[in-house]
Amino acid sequence: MTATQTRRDELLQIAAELFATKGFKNTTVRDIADAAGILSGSLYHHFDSKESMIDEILSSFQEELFGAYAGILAGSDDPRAKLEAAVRVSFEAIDHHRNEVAIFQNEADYLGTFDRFSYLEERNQQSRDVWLTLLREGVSSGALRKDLDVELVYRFIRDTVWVAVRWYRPGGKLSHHDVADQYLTILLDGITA
Amino acid sequence: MTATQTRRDELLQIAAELFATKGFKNTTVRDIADAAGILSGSLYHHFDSKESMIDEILSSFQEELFGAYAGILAGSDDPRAKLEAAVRVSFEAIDHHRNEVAIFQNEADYLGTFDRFSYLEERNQQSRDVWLTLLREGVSSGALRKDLDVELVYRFIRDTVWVAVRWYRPGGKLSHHDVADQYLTILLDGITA
DNA sequence: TCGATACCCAAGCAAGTGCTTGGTAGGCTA
DNA sequence: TAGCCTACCAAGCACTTGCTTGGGTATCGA
Repeated sequence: MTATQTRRDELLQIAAELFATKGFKNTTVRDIADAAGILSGSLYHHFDSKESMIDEILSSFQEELFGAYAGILAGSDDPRAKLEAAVRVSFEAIDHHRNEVAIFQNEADYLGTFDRFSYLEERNQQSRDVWLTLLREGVSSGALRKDLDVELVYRFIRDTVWVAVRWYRPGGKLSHHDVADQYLTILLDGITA
Repeated sequence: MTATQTRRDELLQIAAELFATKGFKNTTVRDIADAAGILSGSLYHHFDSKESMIDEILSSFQEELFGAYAGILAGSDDPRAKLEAAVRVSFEAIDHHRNEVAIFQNEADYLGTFDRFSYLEERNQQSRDVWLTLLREGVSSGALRKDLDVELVYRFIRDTVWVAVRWYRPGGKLSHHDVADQYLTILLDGITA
């Protein structure tokens, strides 16, 4: 039982690595099987389809991430601290779940066109709600400038944070804490002297 | 002759639209031919291969873009104005060449692994040089904060600017001038009150 | 009028795609 | 020890992929 779970998870990790690096469509079931040291047909003992693999990878990651966001929103921090916390949680996700973040960034648009992955679009809306709430609270509390186009700032933050998955590498000279610090400095105070 | 060029360009535009939307690997030559109203085999009257199509799309775009960067670097504006100009030129490229920018963003990593597309990596280095030069000039002139990690700021700017191609739509309520203005405000002065 | 050229179709090939089938080997449990 | 479980293999099927081959037709300058 535990062995089953272990092997499944192992295969999912291998698949996630390949999906993140080469893209979903560009990764064949033979690629995954080769990396796992088995034949392609054997994958179908564990999974229904290649689609169900990426489904499982994405949905379980999303669940964890949005749990973290919900915790921040429900907390009692002041608006600015909440915004900072949301940014830090996101960079932490990039650190802990590189492949999952990369897959979501690269494939969400394409996968979203299928019924099976309609939850991706829902999650997108949910994420938008989280950030807009944080930003509006920030503005109305006086922590953020009144003249902000919160919709635009939301997109700015969302894209800037998640796109870091393209270059951030765990174990590099900058930890995800460092990156979050630097990012928040730029976002909150700008780069001018 | 002009007719040849026209038809070729037409087909390249159609291909670029599909590559940008569905991805290179995920777009078949039959997709392209269908969208053009011809059969897939007929494409090979105009092009050697599917690869050569994306090659032509990317290389001609890059040439134009880096010409613009070179002009800014060679100009006599002060450092801050140069930085702003580079940002504006980039958003203009997103407006004028949506598909090309999207393709480069999505496929550069994958394509870069092939010899034929090694120029993509060179362009990446070239772009890095441009932005780092602008940022260092900004710091040493006193326009930008001395404590900036210019390498990190470079990545932030690069990603922030180009990732806008994911949501920006020409003809929307915000022009590319508007978006550039807003981005520069955030980048230079931050979002705090 | 005639050839050159641009443009396209119909048919199909070789390689690769996701997935299925029938089977084996070893371990756990009643 | 019978019955069932997990985990895998070997072979192959139906289909899609990029690309090729051998034509055809419309246009236009000489």
